[in-house]
Amino acid sequence: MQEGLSPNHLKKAKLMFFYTRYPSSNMLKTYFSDVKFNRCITSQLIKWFSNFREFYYIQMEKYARQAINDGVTSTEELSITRDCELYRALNMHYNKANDFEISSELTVMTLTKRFQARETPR
DNA sequence: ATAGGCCCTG
DNA sequence: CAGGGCCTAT
Repeated sequence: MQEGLSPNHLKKAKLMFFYTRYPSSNMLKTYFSDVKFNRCITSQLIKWFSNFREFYYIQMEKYARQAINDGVTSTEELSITRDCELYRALNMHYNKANDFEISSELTVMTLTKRFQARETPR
């Protein structure tokens, strides 16, 4: 049981972001079972995910604007691969040490799905 | 009154 | 990422 959040906890949280963008405080308490929770720790973790989302959406929007400038008119025309800028930016930020192995199929599907969800929210 | 979100800053 | 303001829902 540690007092505060360590750099490893941050790394862990970033990897967790691949799975949930809005973890509940109970999920966090379960996932970070080695942390002694209190009001500050909880809100700090919640804040981390808020920051993760902001970075994530900034990258998505940058990618979307670039796609529009490139003449893309539908999501079907988008290709999100391991070597595209969006993938590299997200992987660099959330999976710097490549702790998480991502199959190309899973990557394309996950990112495309999220992209479409973001572009057509309602 | 507290928690959790978003936005904007530094 | 952390801080702080502001808003909503509980």
